[in-house]
Amino acid sequence: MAASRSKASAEEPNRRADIVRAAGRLFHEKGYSATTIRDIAGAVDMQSGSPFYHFKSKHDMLRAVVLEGMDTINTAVARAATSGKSPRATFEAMLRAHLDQLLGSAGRDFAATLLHESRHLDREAQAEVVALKDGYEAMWQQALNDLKQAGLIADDSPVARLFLMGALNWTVQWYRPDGSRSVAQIARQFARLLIDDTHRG
Amino acid sequence: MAASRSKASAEEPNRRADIVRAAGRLFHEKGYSATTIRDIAGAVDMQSGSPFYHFKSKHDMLRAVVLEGMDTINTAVARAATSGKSPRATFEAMLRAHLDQLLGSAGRDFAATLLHESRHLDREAQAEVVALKDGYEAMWQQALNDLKQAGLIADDSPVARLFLMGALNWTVQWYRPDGSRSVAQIARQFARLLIDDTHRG
DNA sequence: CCTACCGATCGGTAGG
DNA sequence: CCTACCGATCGGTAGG
Repeated sequence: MAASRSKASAEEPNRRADIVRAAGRLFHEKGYSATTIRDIAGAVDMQSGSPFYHFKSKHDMLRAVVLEGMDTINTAVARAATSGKSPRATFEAMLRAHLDQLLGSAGRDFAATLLHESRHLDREAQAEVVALKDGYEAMWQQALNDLKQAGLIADDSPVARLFLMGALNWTVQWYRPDGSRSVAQIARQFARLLIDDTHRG
Repeated sequence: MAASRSKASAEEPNRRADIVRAAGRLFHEKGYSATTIRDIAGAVDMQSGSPFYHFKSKHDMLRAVVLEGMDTINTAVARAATSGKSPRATFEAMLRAHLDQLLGSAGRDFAATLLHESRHLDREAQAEVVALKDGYEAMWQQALNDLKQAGLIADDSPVARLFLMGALNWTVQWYRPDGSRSVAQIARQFARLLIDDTHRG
């Protein structure tokens, strides 16, 4: 989907990807509406009209950022979900994968833009994102079902899933990379909050 | 703070309050940056320059909306927190109060703007909000401490509190007034997710 | 990808 | 609270 130009070799830099990355950072920092084309162009040393050589509109840039966020978090969590470990270990690996994408330097701008700026997408792109999100949430629903089956949680209802997604996604608001807690620690603590140890064994 | 004009009687409508309400709704729907002064003025049947008779800037309108949101949720939850019931009943009453403000028609525009648009405040107003929020979160921390003391939860750490606040605040993203679950039902289910019944008695 | 530019719209103000 | 307006800035485009 991102490859309209064939054979982009490694030595010639991919300006389109540069724009997506800069847009993601700015959309995250200032929000979509408060970010101007001139901000984005300046961040990649272009003139203000030049981004439109790569994207047909500002909305199209947002779409690229949001889909990138959806894709990377989806891939990371899907890998954790199919790692073939115990329900509890699988669950914790999924928590870690989700939080890594959300809070880590590699993906946080995309993920945060996905979470907070999707409403500015046009109707068509919004439907695209909703479809992907439904698949993503189904993975989590399955993980909760497995935990319940294993007797590790009492409630695997959709509300329980939304409860968890909220707790996870809200970390964006308070997590600080230079803080006292690592992402892995937070993932472990979140797992403990949901899985009551007295249920084990 | 909102009363610069004295003795606003009931029969003469308070246009300032009208503007705050309209601004709240629009900031919630479209976001602060995407909302124009002309949107707000039009929503209360004014000309585009007139809101500046009541507010010195658009940022000042945002400040009024956000402080209104902070104040109402703070008041509602504080009342629940001091109702003198058992830790568990108090906790559930606090959950209900928070969700009522967040999801109910009376306060949701203010609360949602507080949650999502506060970053657009100037530095000064932002500090104001942070101070109020610290006090608000302290109430929740106390509630968790009480639950732990009563043996109803295993973890009353700050991360547990943030976990809860995230789950609560994320309801804005998925709750639908015409959906199958009432706010009271969601509050009860959230309480059950955190308070393991096997701990009781 | 740059130059040069357009029409539209923005937050805000003077003067009443 | 309206009228009339300002300077700045916006997303986007034509033509190269």
